[in-house]
Amino acid sequence: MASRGINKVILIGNLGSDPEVRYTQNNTAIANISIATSETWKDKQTGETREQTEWHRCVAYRRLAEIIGEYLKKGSKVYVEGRLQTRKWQGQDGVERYTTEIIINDLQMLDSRPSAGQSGGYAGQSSGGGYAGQQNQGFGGGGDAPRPATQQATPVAQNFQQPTSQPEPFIPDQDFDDDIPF
Amino acid sequence: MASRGINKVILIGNLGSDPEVRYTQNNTAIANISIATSETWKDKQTGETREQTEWHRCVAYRRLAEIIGEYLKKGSKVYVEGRLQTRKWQGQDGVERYTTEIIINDLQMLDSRPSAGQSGGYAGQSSGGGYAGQQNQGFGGGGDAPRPATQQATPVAQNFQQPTSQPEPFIPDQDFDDDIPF
Amino acid sequence: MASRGINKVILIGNLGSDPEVRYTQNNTAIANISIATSETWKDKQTGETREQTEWHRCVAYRRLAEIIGEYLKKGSKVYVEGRLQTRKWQGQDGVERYTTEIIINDLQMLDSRPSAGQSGGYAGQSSGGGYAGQQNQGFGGGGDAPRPATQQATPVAQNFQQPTSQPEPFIPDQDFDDDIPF
Amino acid sequence: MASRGINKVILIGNLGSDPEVRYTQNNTAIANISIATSETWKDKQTGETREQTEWHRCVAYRRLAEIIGEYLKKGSKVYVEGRLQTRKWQGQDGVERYTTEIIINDLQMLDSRPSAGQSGGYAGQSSGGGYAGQQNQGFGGGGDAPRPATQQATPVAQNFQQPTSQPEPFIPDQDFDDDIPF
DNA sequence: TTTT
DNA sequence: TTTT
Repeated sequence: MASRGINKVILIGNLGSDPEVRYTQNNTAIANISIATSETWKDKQTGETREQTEWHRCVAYRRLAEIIGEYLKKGSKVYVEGRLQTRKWQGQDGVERYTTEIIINDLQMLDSRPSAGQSGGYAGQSSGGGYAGQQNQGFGGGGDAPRPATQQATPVAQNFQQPTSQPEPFIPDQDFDDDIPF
Repeated sequence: MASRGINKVILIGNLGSDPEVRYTQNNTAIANISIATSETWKDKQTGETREQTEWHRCVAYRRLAEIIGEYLKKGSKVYVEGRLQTRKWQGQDGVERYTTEIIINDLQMLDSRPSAGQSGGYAGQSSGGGYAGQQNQGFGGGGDAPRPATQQATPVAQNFQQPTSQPEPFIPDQDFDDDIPF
Repeated sequence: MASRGINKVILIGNLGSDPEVRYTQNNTAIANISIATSETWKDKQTGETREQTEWHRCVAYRRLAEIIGEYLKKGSKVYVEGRLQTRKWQGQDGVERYTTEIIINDLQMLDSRPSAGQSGGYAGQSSGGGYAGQQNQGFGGGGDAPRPATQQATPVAQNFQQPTSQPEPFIPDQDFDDDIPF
Repeated sequence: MASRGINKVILIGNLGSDPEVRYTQNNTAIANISIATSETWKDKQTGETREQTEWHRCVAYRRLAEIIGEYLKKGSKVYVEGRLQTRKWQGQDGVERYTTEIIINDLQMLDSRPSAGQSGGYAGQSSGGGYAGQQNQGFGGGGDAPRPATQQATPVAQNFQQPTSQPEPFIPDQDFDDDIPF
């Protein structure tokens, strides 16, 4: 597959309402969620604190749509990565309109104290079974256990030009089960 | 300035037409550009090569708008970083409509062989003269953080946990000329 | 300021230890934090669940460094945006080494239930007082109040070529107080 | 595949030298490239123009590595998306060192006037044949989601809260040839 | 080591 | 409406 351009959206925000999940005739799940991102600032002239909320209509398909329906709800905080897509449609009044949506590729729950059905985790749209490590740089809303920072305690030299003996590099395995989102 | 959420868009694409630059009553420049990102793929069933183009309406203000008007033209390839914003407006038919735009924060020209007036370069929206280092990552037309070439050579903590004696680190200066985009 | 290239890093992870904040001779704050991002996957061959944690050494300056020192602690979940920088240094053994760090531009706390001193919020490095709205597409770690998704309920048409009567666009103010991170 | 965290790098820069491609014992291609991103700025005090170049060591595997070896060369301008990974290794002097690399997930050539063998295009790392839509946003060498040109025309829900009758939405097909990078 |  |  080829491409000429980059079309990438990254959001962190909260769901304004519960996800809406529906199914196509051939049983493919489609989830719609509305995510709010907001900014607040102090107006220099009035001294007041202002807030501007932006709403983003997002869409996910297949397994990711099911996960959204199962684990997200109104108020959930999420990280979303996707691409912009503007659709043309016609209202009942016959007027043509356009809607811009974010087609979700990656999603991660950011609620640190997930409720029962919200164990926190990650969900990438990689139903093909391919290695998702590179693209799914996501991860978890739940209880991340920070480990001691022993690694960066010993920064290091490196020689790019004439690498010395190095063992076979670890290359991420591509074949692994992809059905369990987290 | 404060904020709750991340609202980020990254595009690489080509301008579908020359930029449209106009000015507000208090002489602030506003530039509108339309950027195309496209994907092509081989249809598995038919074997045909298909293409899908997505158009993105982008807006820039102030100095960045002026730079756009001066250096970009139809066909120009650009990197754009910004945030999504949906505006509500009313057409002449009285129907309410919404338009989603990308408010450009950073822009970089990617044409390797720029024409006369297109010397290639970068432009970040920091016309206020403030420190723009945060937004202009890796470059910056309006005001990125200057970093002396001596920085790399600046010695460093050997151990993160218990830093040993180290010289003063170089910290990017914040005050520098902001008028020259590139 | 000009630039040729993009150098951007986006992380979401947890602090492996409390921040380390120190000051230069001219009293500029510098904060070092170590952020963990991890991936888990199911090994297809063994069926085991594997986990790989990556540690990222991050640095912030000035106001952002102070905020980090004040509000973050071991285990804090954060969103970080910055740029890569590799420094060369010499260990006590006389060997040259290199350390790659992320110079933080933007940071957002993602802990939904902040403790006393952790009210949740955002902190961008824009000490110059410029409008940070464009760059600080951040938003908040605290209690984001999702609003009803009434907006996207009425998607819309838009006419790019010949805009009809539209009021003066809202252009974000650039001058506002920047001292209060959230 | 699961994950806890986001670990994302986005670069636009030029190759400092020709790619180095080698093969593992089981014939997996590995490509190493070094990418420069640079910033220039005008020193406020001296008035001089300063430049700072940052070098990024990047690695790609499998099909993406082969594409890199075939189409990129010294000086090529590229967009790269990947994740940070720090490896520990031991030099011939027995000293432990660390090297931070960007594991490339997506790559796009940005040279507008490609030479003979450089037709310009995109390459995503999805050699496993899995669906790569998530990582290849807006394009994709290894396997992005095909989207028929009819998609934009696909009608849409008029009301998000209470969707009216709407035709089946187009959902990107997942199964398509993955061998042709562009 | 690139690029402008 | 761009680009290849």
